Amino acid sequence: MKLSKKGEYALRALIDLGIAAEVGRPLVQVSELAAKELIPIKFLEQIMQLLKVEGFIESQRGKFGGYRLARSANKITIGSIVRLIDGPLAPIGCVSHTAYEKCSCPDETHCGLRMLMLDVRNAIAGILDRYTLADVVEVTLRKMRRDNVPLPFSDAPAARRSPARNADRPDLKPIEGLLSNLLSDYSI
Amino acid sequence: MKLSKKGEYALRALIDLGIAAEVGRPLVQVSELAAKELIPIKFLEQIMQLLKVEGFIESQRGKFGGYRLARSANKITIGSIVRLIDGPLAPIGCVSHTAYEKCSCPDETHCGLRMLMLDVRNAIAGILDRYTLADVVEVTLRKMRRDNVPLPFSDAPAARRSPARNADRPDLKPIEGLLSNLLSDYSI
DNA sequence: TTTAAACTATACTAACTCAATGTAGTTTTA
DNA sequence: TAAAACTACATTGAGTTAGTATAGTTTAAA
Repeated sequence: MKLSKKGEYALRALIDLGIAAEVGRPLVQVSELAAKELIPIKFLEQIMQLLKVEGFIESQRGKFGGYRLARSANKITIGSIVRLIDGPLAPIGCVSHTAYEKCSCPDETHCGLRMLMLDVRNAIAGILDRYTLADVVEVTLRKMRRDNVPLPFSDAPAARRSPARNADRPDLKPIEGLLSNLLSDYSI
Repeated sequence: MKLSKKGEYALRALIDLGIAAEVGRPLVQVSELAAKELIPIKFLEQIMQLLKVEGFIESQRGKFGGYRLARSANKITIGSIVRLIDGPLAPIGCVSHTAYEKCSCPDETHCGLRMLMLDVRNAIAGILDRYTLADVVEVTLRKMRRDNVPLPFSDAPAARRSPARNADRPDLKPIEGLLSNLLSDYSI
């Protein structure tokens, strides 16, 4: 049930771009991202290329160029990024919503394994399709501010502002988990 | 977030052995399992060997030999099987409970990605460590009986008996999902 | 006591994926 | 005009996956 390094790097880079945007930094260079996250620069360039082609980020070429998010962070779900890099979220093809594939088992309707794995796929998708880059950025920034850690991509400690995190997600069912708790607990 | 073919085959074989036990069949041969599940026989033999070494199953050698579960199906969690074949359930090492590994990111305590992936790992483990082979066997048999499908490993349709499914799991939190619903809904 | 059916052990391998690395550009702007 | 940055594409070494192949050993039924 692994996330690939490529997927991890893509998420880290996008979260960084989200933080940069939140902190008022217009562009971030690949070299800076690579240094901050300890990612081989050529590998990261490859990933950024893919993220650009797929419309997640935009680039500014030339000297003092760099990358920025192509749309607001709350319009980018984590699930869409993971699917792009690592394929379907489902553990096996016969329970994938986005890339169903018939499995070799003789009777799919009476397959207990399939039902179990459908639960797993729904649990994963329930998290990764619910949360956006903006959620992860907010949790990260909030923890850093609480601990008085200097924010990345900004010299001065950024002013506290209230992000429009749930603007476009009207009726979410309550959910358990770390992120959910951290996002609703404003004392953190 | 994939389950390997090897892991899938191991689970299928173990579920079959669980069904066989439930239906009163003492031993099942590898050749029969391979034919039923369309698994290459030499590959399955390899897997059965591993499951035996690890104490999940026992073998009877010689003519008319075969395999059986080494302990009651409700003592074998799905999570333990998946971990054996495919390693930790966690998407990244830094959130694994059974095989923690420090990640390359500069500040683990303020890493939003880590918190998110911890939610994912808990969601997966919450399912795979909660359910046992017995649960999957029961769901499978119940669906087959409801649809009057002939049960595997038995010529006559097996009598309905009440399995001791939750015998050793005293206080489980309620949980959502297909399996949970199917297991509690006795009309299915 | 033979022998077929079954499990056991170990070695090998083709194909694929992962995680980069290398080379050679093009574009932009200070 | 040249440094800094992005772009494109080819290559590669290591590791994993999903099997095959070969040569047994064990057991029980005939």
